[in-house]
Amino acid sequence: MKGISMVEKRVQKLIKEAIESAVSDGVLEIAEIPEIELSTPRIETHGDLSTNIALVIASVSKKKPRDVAEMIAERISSGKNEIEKVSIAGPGFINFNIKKGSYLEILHEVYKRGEDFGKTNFGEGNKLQVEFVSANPTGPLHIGHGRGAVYGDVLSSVMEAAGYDVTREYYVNDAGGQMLTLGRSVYMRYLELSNQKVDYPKECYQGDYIMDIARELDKAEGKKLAAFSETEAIKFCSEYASNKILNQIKQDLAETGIIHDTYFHEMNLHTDAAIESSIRFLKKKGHLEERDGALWFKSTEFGDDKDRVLRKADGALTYFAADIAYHKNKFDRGFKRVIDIWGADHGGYVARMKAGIESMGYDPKGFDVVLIQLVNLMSGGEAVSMSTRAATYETLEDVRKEVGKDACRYFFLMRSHNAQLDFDLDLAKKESPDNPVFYIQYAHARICSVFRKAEEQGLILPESSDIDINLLNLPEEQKIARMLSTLPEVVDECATALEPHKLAFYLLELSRMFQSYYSQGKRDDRYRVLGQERKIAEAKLYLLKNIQIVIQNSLRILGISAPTKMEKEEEPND
RNA sequence: GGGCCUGUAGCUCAGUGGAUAGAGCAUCUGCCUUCUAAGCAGAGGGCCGCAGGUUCGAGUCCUGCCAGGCCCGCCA
Repeated sequence: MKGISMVEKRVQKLIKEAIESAVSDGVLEIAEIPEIELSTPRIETHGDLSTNIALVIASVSKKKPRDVAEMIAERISSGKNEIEKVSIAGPGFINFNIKKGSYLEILHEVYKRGEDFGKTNFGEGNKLQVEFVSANPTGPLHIGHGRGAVYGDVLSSVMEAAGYDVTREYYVNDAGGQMLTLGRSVYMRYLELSNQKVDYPKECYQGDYIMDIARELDKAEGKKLAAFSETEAIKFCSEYASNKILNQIKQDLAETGIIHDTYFHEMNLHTDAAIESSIRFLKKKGHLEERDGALWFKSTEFGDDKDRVLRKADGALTYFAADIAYHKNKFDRGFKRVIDIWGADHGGYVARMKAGIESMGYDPKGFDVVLIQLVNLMSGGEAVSMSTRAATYETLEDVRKEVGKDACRYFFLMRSHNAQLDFDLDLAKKESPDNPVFYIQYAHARICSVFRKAEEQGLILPESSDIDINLLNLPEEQKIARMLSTLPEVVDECATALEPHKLAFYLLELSRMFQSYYSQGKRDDRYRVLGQERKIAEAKLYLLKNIQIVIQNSLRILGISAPTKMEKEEEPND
């Protein structure tokens, strides 16, 4: 299941054979061999790898854990394979010391696969749709949308790396009441511009952008608008404004590095009668009921807390009615899995959506909703206010322009999506190692710098078959090689848990390992890449090349750039 | 009142049921003639919210409390 390194696979096989041999020797009786889990002990004296298999077997076979461990351990040969030493410790753990150099073999695989290293077959090529952002085109994206947007984009990339065929979709709510409110808002501002006294309604959108659109509209289409009736004018304003805003949103997303494959317009569900057709289907199945003049979907039959209205007493369809038709449409398009990314404030909506999907005859197991928790912008150690009412909220655009695209993306991935995020604007802007984005990019730039220096000295990385990896005999080199080997595992973990932040943490940790390794060259010549015997220098360059590949691959998934050089700004002297 | 999320070092946070709970920041102590000191090494700092339970083993799983956030409309 989990992608594990070649070394671990072989150790696993040896353990399995030892257990089988114990069974055939008649000293152990078990129905079937449980999954053999290998873990990395935290403490170095416990070896490189450890398994709890003896503890697991002991609990089902009514034997003492240490006796079971003994039986297994004595049947595992060491010396001829990658195992240096087998030992038993604690309540019955079997610990393995791996031969120096075994982990270095991964370097050839990383190098050979290059950009593809880290990709796995976890998703088996299945079609997956990730729907995210889907903000109504009634105003600019705010910072909360930004978090969902970056999360959705990186999750999509992670799922692609994990072997899914991913479609990124944006659902545009361009039908219904909000669009009329938008149209009315713009129309009111337009009237103000033509010196008409208007009492701007408080349910209308308050942001300055409405006035900007009205001004633009007045200039371009003012004459046309004056001839319309109010109803016509509002409709016209609504369409004009929503197109305008949607284009701004698209541009905003593009500048944040996010491109959706498809935009699905709610309007289509109305025009091609998909909603009516879903309602007919549900009615035939007996899931609907007329009550108080409205049409209700009996979602409680599918585990929801209460029934939900599909058509209001005034005859208008609810957004939920459209959502049912929309999700049916998703599965009809052949997606095996559908993941919706919503703000945490929509949490109460999950049960009814699952009910809707199930009632339409689809398996809700193929459907996941990920709720993204709130973002608090922090500046100078204090929260920046984000009230929509007062229209002082921070937009995604403002934040991205302030801290840059790369920092903006990384900071949204610094926490698990189901925990609230304090976005530290000061830290995100800082060009210093406290800033994890800077630190990671600096690690990458440093590697590039070493390669530039090497080239100046006439040292160029030879074919990988000419590299003697066994010259990498420093403990840190083994550790780094081992860390590199786990990228595919990390990708699978992210994909399983739908938690791309694990990759962000992995990348930071790898960067730290490299920076530490690199810096030891200041004190200890064995750690320097250049100025070594040629063969040793080449081996070390090869290691660096591999680190560079893994950093680049990780950054690519995160959608963050990998600069080859960090330009230092001159510090002003005071 | 009900649902979802969160609670781990002074701060911000990691932590697939495993052994002695980790990192960064902050604090203190060291390290630049040599591949970028925009860096590194080291030290101190913990009833893992509280109380029970399951387990050979719980920060992790279950139950109940406590505290904070979000939600509970024929709004989206």
